[in-house]
Amino acid sequence: MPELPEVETIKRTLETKIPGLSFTGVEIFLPKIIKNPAPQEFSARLPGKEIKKLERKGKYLLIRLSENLVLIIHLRMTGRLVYSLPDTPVAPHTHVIFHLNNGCQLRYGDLRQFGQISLVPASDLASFPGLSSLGPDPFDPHFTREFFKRELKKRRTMLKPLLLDQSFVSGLGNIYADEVLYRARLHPRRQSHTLTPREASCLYRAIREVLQEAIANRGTSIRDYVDGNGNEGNYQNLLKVHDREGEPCLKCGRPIVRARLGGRGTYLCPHCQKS
DNA sequence: AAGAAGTCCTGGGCGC
DNA sequence: TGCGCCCAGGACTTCT
Repeated sequence: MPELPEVETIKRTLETKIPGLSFTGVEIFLPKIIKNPAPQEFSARLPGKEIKKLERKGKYLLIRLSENLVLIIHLRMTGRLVYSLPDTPVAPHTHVIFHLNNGCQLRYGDLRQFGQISLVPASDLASFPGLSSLGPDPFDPHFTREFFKRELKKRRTMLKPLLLDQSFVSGLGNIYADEVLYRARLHPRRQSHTLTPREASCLYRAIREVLQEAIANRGTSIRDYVDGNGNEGNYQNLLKVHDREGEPCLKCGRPIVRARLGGRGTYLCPHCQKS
């Protein structure tokens, strides 16, 4: 599941390969992946556009193009974006192939077909659904500890769903929300407005530390994730609670428990994470 | 109006 | 053995 660290890693790997290149064409095998404009217009508009730079906003990957256009890519759960040599066998579930003017390709694959790709004028970014309502990036200078504490008090909901709410803070998904709460020693069901200043600070620090470490380890490959070169990350070996049901807590030795919260599988240590 | 629930999708795992 | 049910989950839509 590409969350912030995975999208950041894809961005960094593609950054060394594709800026300066231009699109020569695009093959769309599954039209519904192209959200807007309509697939036909999408493939008509893209050729000739040069890749200027890559950006990440939350879990969105933005590819800035010439003529003030932006390619917006969201990988959702199983999306992959891999820079490939033309003679590499096409992986199963490849839905879109972007052809580049150096003969190489950018391939979009997505087993569950939830991901979406759009091509919009840069001036439309601010009103683009999802992007426009995005909360601050955890590494944005505006995302200060004081800001976080203020926002936390405004909400009345459980911590886990709150961390997953992209309009609250952008970039966390199911894996890192579990890891963050474990590091902060806070129970996922804890109500956000009941946190003491000390606990809120701890949560703030945990968000940045966990994401930082995950980026340093090139993301988490539990099922599908690979970076822009097709390589797996390493953070799945460093997870402390997620996907570790029944295994001993690294602090207290008691078994990690899997609960269901807000319709999502949630891993925690009930002993170390107090309600 | 904010929060909760339903929706999309497919391969793998499990139960009978 | 083999079929088929159900689950995973990000973010948008719909409901309360």
